[in-house]
Amino acid sequence: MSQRNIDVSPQVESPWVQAARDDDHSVEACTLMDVIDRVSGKWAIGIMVAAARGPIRFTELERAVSGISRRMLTLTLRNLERDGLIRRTVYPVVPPKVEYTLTPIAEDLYESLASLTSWAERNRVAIAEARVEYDARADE
Amino acid sequence: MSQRNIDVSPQVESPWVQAARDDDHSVEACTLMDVIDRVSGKWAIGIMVAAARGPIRFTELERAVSGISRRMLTLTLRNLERDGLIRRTVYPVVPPKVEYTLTPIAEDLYESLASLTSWAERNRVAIAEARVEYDARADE
DNA sequence: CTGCATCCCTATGGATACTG
DNA sequence: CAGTATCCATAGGGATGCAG
Repeated sequence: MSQRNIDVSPQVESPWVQAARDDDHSVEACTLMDVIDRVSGKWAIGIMVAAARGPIRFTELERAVSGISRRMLTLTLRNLERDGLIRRTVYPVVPPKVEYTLTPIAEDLYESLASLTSWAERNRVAIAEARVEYDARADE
Repeated sequence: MSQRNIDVSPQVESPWVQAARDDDHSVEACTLMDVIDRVSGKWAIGIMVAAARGPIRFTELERAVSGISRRMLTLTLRNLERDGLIRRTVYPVVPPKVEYTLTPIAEDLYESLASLTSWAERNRVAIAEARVEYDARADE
């Protein structure tokens, strides 16, 4: 389900600008939401970062992503695998051995995420201050 | 609560690379999670897109962001305001008039989000195919 | 080792009546 | 108009026992 079939105009200067001009918020907003949903949730990012260094096994992930439960690790891995972000390789040995690897598009995704990290770093202070100020006004 | 106080090293090439080198997943992962959390949730992006065109009033937002409830609109606006992404201006008139405007850092944020939109567009097909294939294997 | 099944609890979000 | 307060449904996620 959810195959939206979006036809985006060839040259985009900036999503906001485009949205403002086209009077079509939903297109950009939905595209964005799709990818955000993919990396939101408490664990997806942690898992991808842990897997970025190369093939990693289930139990190693469990240790690398601190605080994750076995259930959530499995669930998140399945979702990532379903979206084609993680490849799961089973070695038919005993005891079982399974390796998880990032796919190329996952690495590409993370490159894109880098600009968000950059934004967060640039504005960390401003955000912290905004919060303090907001809370101060709310508290009294 | 949650004032992490993160000290990030000055020059970052790529989050993955850094994570792989520093053996410190948590820093990048957390920074990323912070900003993701800020724009995740069902409504934040829709509201920001709607507000991108200029000052917008509460009721206008309610109409612009289709499907949102009054409660969630209020809550999401408060969060965005607290993080310094939206400025709330009250005009002391009757009936009340309140305008919401994006702050500069919110516009900057959206510029950064653009690369995610781009990624989603580049890989929409690949993801759809991955899902079909995954579901096919799971179904039988 | 890997990971599914179960139980349970909490946070998120929907609907809507009420107020300054 | 611009919210707040309240009630309720559901999904996300924690803990953990069991199995291939």
